[in-house]
Amino acid sequence: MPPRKKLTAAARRAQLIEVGRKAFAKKGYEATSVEEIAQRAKVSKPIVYEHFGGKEGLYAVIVDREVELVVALISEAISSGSPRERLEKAALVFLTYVKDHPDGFAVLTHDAPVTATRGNLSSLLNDVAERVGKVFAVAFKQAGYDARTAPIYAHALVGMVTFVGQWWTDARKPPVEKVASHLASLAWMGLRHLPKQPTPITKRSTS
Amino acid sequence: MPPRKKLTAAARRAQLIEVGRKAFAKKGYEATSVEEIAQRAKVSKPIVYEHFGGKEGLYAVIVDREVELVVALISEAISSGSPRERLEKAALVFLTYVKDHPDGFAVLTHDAPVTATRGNLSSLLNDVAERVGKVFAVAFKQAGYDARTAPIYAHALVGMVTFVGQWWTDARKPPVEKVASHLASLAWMGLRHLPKQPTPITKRSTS
DNA sequence: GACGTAAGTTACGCTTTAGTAAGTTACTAG
DNA sequence: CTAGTAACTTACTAAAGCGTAACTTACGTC
Repeated sequence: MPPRKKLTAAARRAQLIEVGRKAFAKKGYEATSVEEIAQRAKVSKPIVYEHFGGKEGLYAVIVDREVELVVALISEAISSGSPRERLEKAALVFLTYVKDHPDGFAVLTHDAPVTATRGNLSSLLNDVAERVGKVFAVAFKQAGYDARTAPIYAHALVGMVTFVGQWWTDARKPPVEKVASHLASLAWMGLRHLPKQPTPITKRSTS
Repeated sequence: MPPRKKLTAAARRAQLIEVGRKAFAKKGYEATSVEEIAQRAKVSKPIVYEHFGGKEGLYAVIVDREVELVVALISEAISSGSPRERLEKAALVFLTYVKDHPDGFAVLTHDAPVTATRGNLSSLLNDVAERVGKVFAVAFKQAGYDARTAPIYAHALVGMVTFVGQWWTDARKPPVEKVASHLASLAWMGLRHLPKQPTPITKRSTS
């Protein structure tokens, strides 16, 4: 079979999503043109419109997929275990996501179209932080702390992980497990009582 | 004197910077048009070009001012005191900045123009984190910790403060001093050893 | 009150880009 | 081989937006 010239609708759709993700990841929504995406997919512009109705349609699909993915990963990670385990697993899972899906992550960090009400990384993380905050509020109340301060800690933790993830994107620094472990140590023990060698939640063969 | 129709060059320039900051804060660089800015300033488009040479010129001036301001504030905050005091002061100063200059902060959070090499909030914060990381590396070495892990902690702390700042923008939650104090507590003691009532670095008359 | 100049406007050219209408090509089933 | 159709292209419209050339108006000054 000589190289195909026409793809099935499903295959083309999938390809456009991939290409679009790369493009939006690089320049953000506004600075990326439909023409550009079409060219990279070696296809003409109307194809994009046939599949997604327009620029925002494609963007929406791409962002939605990433959001669903991240939410699923985080939800799974914090579904069980001790508080500390949950935090470490969440950090691990998020960092792994950033590592394995750099384009998707980049798309989320860029500005969303002005018309969109949601879809930013900020809004996603705020949702996560809010959920964590509610859990904290309960725990704080039981322990005799001021429950109104819970959101501060929740957002601090989410911000911590996120920003490390962003930094971690650029340069291939230490392995994810180590980083996640350090983050968990910081959150749990503070700088004052850092262990010399943080104990990873998952034992690895790396010494 | 009846209401003026013409402003001096300096006054108009200042006004355009203010108006531009608000506009860029709302929709980001790409989605904001020069026409729009001119209209809001009740002036015609060429005025903007006279003063700043173009859209990017105006944007560059606005961002530069904000970056300089933040850098100056943070530098001052971490110039002296114990490590913990420095962290708390830095958090306090940053949160205060976010509170007092919401538009400037918003501009920094949006995407920079594609042509720009720097000017993002990310790059600014990465610089800060890198500086902190170097200080940490020295301290880690002295204390017998792995100095290569220092950047993790540095970035974690910066991310912590930043994300809380972002969250704090929307809703007027607890006073800055409290928030900064909680952040410092978290960083120093960890969730495991949180004090019931964090002691603010600056004694206030509030209770 | 005339006049020089800083400040400002109108009206345009040109490029980019979102979106569409109408026609064309490659694959596939009989 | 032939037809039907799903996939695709060419060629366009309309609008938005950056930037500029040429002209006008208000203000201070003698």
